[in-house]
Amino acid sequence: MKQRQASLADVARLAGVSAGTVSRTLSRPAMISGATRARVHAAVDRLGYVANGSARALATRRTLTVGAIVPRFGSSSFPTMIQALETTLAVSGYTLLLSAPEYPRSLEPAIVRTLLERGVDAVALLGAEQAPQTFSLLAAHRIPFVLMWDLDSSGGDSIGFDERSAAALVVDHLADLGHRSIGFIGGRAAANQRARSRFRAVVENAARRGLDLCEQALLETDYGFREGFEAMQTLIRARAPVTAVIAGNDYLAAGALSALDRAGIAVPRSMSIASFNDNEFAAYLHPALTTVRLPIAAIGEQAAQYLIARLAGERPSRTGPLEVELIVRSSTGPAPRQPELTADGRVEGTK
Amino acid sequence: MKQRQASLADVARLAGVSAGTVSRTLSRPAMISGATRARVHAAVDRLGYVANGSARALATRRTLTVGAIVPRFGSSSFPTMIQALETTLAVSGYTLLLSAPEYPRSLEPAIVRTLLERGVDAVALLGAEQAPQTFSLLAAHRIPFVLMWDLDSSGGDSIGFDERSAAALVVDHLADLGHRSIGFIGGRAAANQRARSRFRAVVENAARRGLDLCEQALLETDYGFREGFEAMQTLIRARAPVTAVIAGNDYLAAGALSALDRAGIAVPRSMSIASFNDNEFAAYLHPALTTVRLPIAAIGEQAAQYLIARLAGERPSRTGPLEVELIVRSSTGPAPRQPELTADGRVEGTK
DNA sequence: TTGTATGCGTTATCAA
DNA sequence: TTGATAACGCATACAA
Repeated sequence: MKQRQASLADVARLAGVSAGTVSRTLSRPAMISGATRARVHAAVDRLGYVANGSARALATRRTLTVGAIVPRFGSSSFPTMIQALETTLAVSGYTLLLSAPEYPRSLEPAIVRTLLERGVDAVALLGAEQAPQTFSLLAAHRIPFVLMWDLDSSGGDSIGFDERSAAALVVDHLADLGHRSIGFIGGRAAANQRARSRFRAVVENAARRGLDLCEQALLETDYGFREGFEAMQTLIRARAPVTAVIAGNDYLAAGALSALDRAGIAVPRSMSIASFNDNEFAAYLHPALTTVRLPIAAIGEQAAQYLIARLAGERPSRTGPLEVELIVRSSTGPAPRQPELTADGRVEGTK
Repeated sequence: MKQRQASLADVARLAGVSAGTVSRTLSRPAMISGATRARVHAAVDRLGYVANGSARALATRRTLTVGAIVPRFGSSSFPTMIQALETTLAVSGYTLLLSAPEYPRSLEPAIVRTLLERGVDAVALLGAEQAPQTFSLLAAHRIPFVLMWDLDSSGGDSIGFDERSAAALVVDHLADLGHRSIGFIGGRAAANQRARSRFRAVVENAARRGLDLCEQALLETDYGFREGFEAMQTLIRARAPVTAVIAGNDYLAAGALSALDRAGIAVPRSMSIASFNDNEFAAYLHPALTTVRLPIAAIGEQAAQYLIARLAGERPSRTGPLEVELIVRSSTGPAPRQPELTADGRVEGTK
C-alpha cells in the first residue's frame, strides 16, 4: 500500500492516452475531444490524481504563489490586511506564503531568500520594517513587490493611506470643537516606522492648528490595552493640562477609556478622546469616541490587485493614498463639546 | 540583461566543478574539501545564486512547506496562533502556506486540493470548520495534519484545550461568589463549532452548579464589540434577573462593559462580568473583570512541534488538553462579591 | 485532435 | 572527494 501518488503518466496509462493529452485536458480542455476528455476525467477521479505543483512550476517557471512578510502579526491590524490580501489573491488562483517574523528576524535577509527559494512570483511587504537588502534582493531576482501601509517608502510601488491626512482629520476635529491643549498616546516611534510617522503627523498637525501638545502629554508605549490604561493613568496622575487625548490605535484607546472610567473622569464631559482605528473596533468602545477609520481591508485588496496586474504583465499606474474617514458618533451619544476646565486648567475628575 | 536566474550548472561552470559538487557543497559541506568549498561559495556569491525550490522539491519529494487553513481570520484569536505556528515552524526550516477562506469557502474541497498541488508536507487546520472531505483527501494523500483548537474532533490528532474545564473555572468562580442567576453572551452556535461547544460547556456547568441560566439571558451573537454592546443592552432593557454575565470572548466582554458603563451600572457592585480571553486583551478591560486565559499561542507552538515530529518520522504520543487558567484580578480592583439584589430580583441599575 | 520528445534545476546513485 | 548520469512530474513545441 505504500505506492506513491498518481502521476500524469498513471492517468494517461489508465485512460489509454498520452501524458501530453492528459496535461492538455486539465489545462486547456477546449483542445480535446469530448470522448477522450471524459475518459481522462474518469481516470483522474479514479486515481485521485492531484497535479504536482513542483513539477509544474519547474516546467512553467511560475508557482502561482505570493510571499508576504508580516512583522508584528499579533496586536496589529495586519491580520485583517492579510485576510483581504489572501482572499483577493485566491480568486485569481494565487496562494499566499506567509512569513511572520518576530521582531528582529524581520531584518534577516534569510527570510527573503527562503521566499525566493520557494519561487514566489511576487512579494507583499507589510509595514516596511524590512532590511534594505530585501529590496535589492527582490530587484535582483526581478520579483515584483508591493509595500503595504506605508506610502512614503521608495523602491517599489506602495498601497496605503496618508498618515498626515488621517492625523489632520482628528486634530482638526478637536481644534474645531474648541480644544486648545491635547495629549497623544502613541506607539513607540523608535521601534516602529508606522508609529513614528503617525506620531510626527499628529505633532505637525497640532502645530498647524496652534494646539498645545505639551511634552508631558506626549506618551509613547507599546500598542496594547494595558499600555493604554497605564499611559492614561500617567496623564491623570501628572495632572496633564489637556482637555482631549488622541490614542494611536484601538488598543490604546480601549485602555485609556478604561483608565478614565476607573478614575471617574467622564467622557466626553471632562475629557474628549479620539482614536486611530486600525482594527475597526475602536468604534464600539464608547458612544462619544471619535475615530479615524483607516482603510485596512482595502489596502489588502488593492495590494493583491496590484500584484495580480503586475503578474499579468501590466504596469499599473500609481494610485494615490486610500481614503481615510472620520467617524463622529454624535448620534449614539453626546458629541464632544467644549470641555469644562477647572480654574487652574486641570482636567475635571483628577483629584 | 534578460538572463534567467543562475542555476546550479552556472555556479558549477564558474567554479570549475560539477553540478553535483555544488549541490553537495550547499547541502552537506562536510563531504567537500575546503578548497573547492571556497571556490563554490565564491561562485554562489558572485552569481547571487538562490536554489530553485521547485526542482529541489521534485527531486527530494518534500517541499518544507506546511499548509494552514484558517477560517474567520479577522475577529478571532487565530492570528496569534498563526504567528506562533509560523515562528515555531520557521525554526525547523518550514514555511507556512496560508489559506484564509471567508466563510463558505472553508467548506470547498478546492482549498485542500490547492494545498496538495502545492505539495505541502503537512497541514494545520484551525477551528475545524472544514468539510469532511478535507480529512479523507488528506488521508488519501498521506499528509499528516493536526487540528488546532478543537480537542474533540476525530480523524487526526489535535492540539487544544478543553472548553468544559474552561467553562467550569468561570462558572465555579461565580457560583462560589454566591451568584445564583447568571447570563451568557456568546458566539453563534449555529455557525461556529467553537462557539457551540463553549455555549454548551457554560450551560452544562451552570446546571452542575445549580445556577439559574434563564433563556432570556442566554444570547447568541457575532463576536464583536458592537455585538457585545447591543447584547448587554438587550439584557438591561429586558431587565434580565441576573447578577453576573459571562462573555464568550474579549470583544463581547469589551462591548458588554461599555454598555454597562453607559447605563450607569457599576461593575462589579451591581453586576459581575467574566470573560473567556481569546485574545489576551480582555484582561485589561476592567480592573474587576475575571477572565479565563486560553492557551492560544501555546496551541500554535505545540501544533508546530507536533507536525515537525511527524515529519521527522516520529509518532508523537497524544498530549492532553493544554492548561487553562482563571485570572481573578482582585488586586487591581474590588473582587466580585455577592451582588446586591433589588427587592424584585432585578439587577441594580436597570431602571 | 493527439502523440512524441525535450527541458525545467535539483538530488541521488554509482563509479572513478 | 569528485564527476557523470539518471530520475523527479509536468508543459510544450513540433510532428503526425
